[in-house]
Amino acid sequence: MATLADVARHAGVAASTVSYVLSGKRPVSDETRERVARSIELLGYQPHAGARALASAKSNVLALVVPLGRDLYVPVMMDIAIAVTTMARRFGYDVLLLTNDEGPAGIQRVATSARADAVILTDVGMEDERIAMVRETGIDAVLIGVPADSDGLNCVDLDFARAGALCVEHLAGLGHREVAFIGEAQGIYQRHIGFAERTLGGIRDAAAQAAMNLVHRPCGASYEAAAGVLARILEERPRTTGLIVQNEAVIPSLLSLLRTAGRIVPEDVSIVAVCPDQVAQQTSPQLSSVNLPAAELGTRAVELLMRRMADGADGEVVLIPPTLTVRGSTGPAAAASRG
Amino acid sequence: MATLADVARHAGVAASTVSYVLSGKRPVSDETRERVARSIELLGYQPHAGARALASAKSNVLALVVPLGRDLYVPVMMDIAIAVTTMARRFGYDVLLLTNDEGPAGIQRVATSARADAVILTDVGMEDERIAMVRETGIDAVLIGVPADSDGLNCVDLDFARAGALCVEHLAGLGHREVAFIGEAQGIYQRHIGFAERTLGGIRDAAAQAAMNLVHRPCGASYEAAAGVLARILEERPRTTGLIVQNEAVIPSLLSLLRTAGRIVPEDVSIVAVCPDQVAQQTSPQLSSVNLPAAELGTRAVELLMRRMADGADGEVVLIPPTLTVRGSTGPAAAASRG
DNA sequence: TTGAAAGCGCTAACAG
DNA sequence: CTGTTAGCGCTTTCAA
Repeated sequence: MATLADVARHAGVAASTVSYVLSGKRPVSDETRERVARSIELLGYQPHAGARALASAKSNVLALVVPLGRDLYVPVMMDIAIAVTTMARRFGYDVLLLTNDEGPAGIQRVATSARADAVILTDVGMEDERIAMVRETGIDAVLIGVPADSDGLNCVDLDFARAGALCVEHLAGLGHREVAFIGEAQGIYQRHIGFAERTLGGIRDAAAQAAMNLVHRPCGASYEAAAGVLARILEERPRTTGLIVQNEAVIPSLLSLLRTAGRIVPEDVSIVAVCPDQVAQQTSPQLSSVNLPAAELGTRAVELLMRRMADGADGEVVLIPPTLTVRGSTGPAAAASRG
Repeated sequence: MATLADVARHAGVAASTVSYVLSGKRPVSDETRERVARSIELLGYQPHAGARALASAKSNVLALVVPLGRDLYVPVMMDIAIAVTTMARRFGYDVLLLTNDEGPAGIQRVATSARADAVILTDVGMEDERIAMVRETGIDAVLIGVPADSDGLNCVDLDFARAGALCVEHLAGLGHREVAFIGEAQGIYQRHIGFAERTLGGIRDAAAQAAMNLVHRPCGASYEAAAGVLARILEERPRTTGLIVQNEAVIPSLLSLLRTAGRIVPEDVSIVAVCPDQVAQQTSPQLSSVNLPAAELGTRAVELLMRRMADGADGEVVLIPPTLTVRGSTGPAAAASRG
């Protein structure tokens, strides 16, 4: 590969001049710049990433830490990863993929080896052990999710509490008084993952406010799990007319089960989900839902990170306001009572 | 951060000695090694990745190129990414995530900037334009998928032709003579993605062999698409008793539709899928299926890559033999005919 | 078995 | 506006 020195020689200028036309960090005459540009083009020159990282003390890489398990909704993770990568490129950054089995040590490794300039954490728990490592190493970081103590941290997330409340308010407005919340798998709550706890909190508060009877049922991804949970709900609380669902994996099973049970949606039972719009639009009937804007989370995380690296300001929590779209899966509770 | 020089000073040895205890590339006395190790530990020393890359001309990074779209089954991609990352770490490599919107240019960029030592390509088409770039830059590469001309290339894939054949043979063995293949979205075939074409080929050949009547119907991911495709199959070929499905996203919809239509699985219609075991086990009834071993693909790709980087040998195509697991979704065709 | 020293390719003062 | 030069932290000859 051609080096910067090759380019300098070819263009008849000093190495620093080439460096400066590349970085724009000091003025270069149009003529010189053009000549250098031509040489770069001609020689197919690309700066050596390692050399640059060494000399500038900046790797232009950011690390994205993703969970391994399958208990988090995978397409959301993937969308976040793609969005982060795409947006990072716009700022000249590459993205290093870190799995969570390295744990906090992975963060330490990339931080102290200068492999990455910053990290983006996903799957953030209320008490997340990785945060201590972020603080210790002092590496720039953005969390997708909000821990219990977000002091001084940069966080981006959907306002899940509000999202939950929106679901409740929507159902309450339609006259539903007996509602079940089919949530994420038990493991998610046990790990105190922020979004799950916050959604639950938002739902509970809003339900209390609306004098609505609410039960929360965690639910695994399998058809059997869904069947079990639904059966139990219908048995223990036969007057249930509203379902809030936050486990995207379970949606198809749920719809199928209701159909089999002869419960028509939304005449007999209304469903409102917290999931990506794309998922809500793929079912029949399409689901009334609060959108989970996965790509936006990734995009905003990178934007926030770049802003912070530039201004070095203190932590900031960006909560994206949720929006509920009414589709075909919710209707007045009156209809159900009439039956 | 502590540098190698700091460690050397602290241990009272030359910098080179520290380097050599780290790399093991030349013998170091036990005593010296211990002393250096202690200093490393004490100072929390981590080699600077950029400096190392510069001096050694090796980045210890490999790039993973993933598609952006949602037309490929996302959980499979994610499993591959996780497996690649996990296995790469075992060899001391980090993984850079590249999205396909940079196209071949992305490969060129990481290759010529020495950001990565090798690339792993996914979503490989029969005529994949990225291959030319791999050849041009001479970067080490492994493809997950097999292009039409795999000459000199390292490829890892499930033997999809055989996988398709297995499905046909299973159904044929049960007496099914009228079978429909519900495949990937049209776009996948238009892009000539290898695995889709090979599965189709394997199915067609085996069907001809078995004197089976076969239709191929590409199918999008939405419920409506599934409904349309299924309705058309049942209308045009009412005697259809067997379904082969290769679009995992459509499976829940399909099962739901059949249930609604009063067609019992497997009494009225048998279904065999090509999908991850986990998906097949999550439905009711569980699906007879050929496993799509996503994680294994990733693992094997890294292993093959490491072997190649070590021995520099020529291209090799690793085809993983498929296995079919009989579950509850397939039964004798006789039952259907009786109806 | 170890040390000294010359780069790897680039950036960023410092000079002019 | 441009050139000179001193590193960045590591690997790897070359010497001992």
